Amino acid sequence: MMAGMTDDDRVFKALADPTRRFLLDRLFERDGRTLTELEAELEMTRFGVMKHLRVLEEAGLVVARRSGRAKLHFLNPVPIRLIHDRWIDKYTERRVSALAELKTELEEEMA
Amino acid sequence: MMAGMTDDDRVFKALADPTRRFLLDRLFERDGRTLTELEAELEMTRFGVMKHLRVLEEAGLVVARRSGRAKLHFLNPVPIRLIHDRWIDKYTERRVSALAELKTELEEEMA
DNA sequence: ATCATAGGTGACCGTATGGTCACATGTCAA
DNA sequence: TTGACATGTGACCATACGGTCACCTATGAT
Repeated sequence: MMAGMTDDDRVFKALADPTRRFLLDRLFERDGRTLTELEAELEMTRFGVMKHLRVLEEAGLVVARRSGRAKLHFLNPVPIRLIHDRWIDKYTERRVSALAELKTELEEEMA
Repeated sequence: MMAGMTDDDRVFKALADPTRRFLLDRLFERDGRTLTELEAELEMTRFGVMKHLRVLEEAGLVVARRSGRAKLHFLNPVPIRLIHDRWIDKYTERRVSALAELKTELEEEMA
């Protein structure tokens, strides 16, 4: 556990690394994966992946549960929503989400 | 401009620093501030603040416009919404946002 | 023109961060 | 109980990042 770090500090630092975002993507696709399962999808040693999962857990973005010798990992989206609510108020939410969807659609048309 | 960095890389890295989040908070409160104005609220030299604003700009979280010798800074919330949409789908959005609001309310009661 | 104001650049330094490895613990199956 | 499997710890190294400074450019007021 790191000292002098607030909750949101941990969340944003956790999201700052592309490997950790990739892990969240995999768990968003399907929950309950083990370390070894996740490791198989990355060009990295088990130790690197383990460190990343720990950071995600300490940020509350991932919750884990043991099952025998395996450890199952689940995505917790609440901290993500809190980021949203920090800089997007109820009044602008509709307009901004429409813009975001438009951007996504345009990029899909390009590809 | 940093090499080998994707758009979302820039956004998440930009959000990873507490000073930069503080700057976004100030701009969320009131748009169109200048560098010197923002510097006055921070215990840091102008150069540090300038670097941070540059990172936010390159991430698209802040857009700036010149006005005479001043440079006005504005918050752009679209990248924030895109983060939200990446890990929270339409079906779970209602439930998650309710949980997030509950958490905020509970913390406000504590204080 | 002069001077103060507002913003900008490049180099520099200490520390935090990502990644690996040697080694260790706990669990299931035969 | 032997061995293979799944996860865990601490030390270590290279690099990225936050912050400062000496120096520079441009705009506005008098």
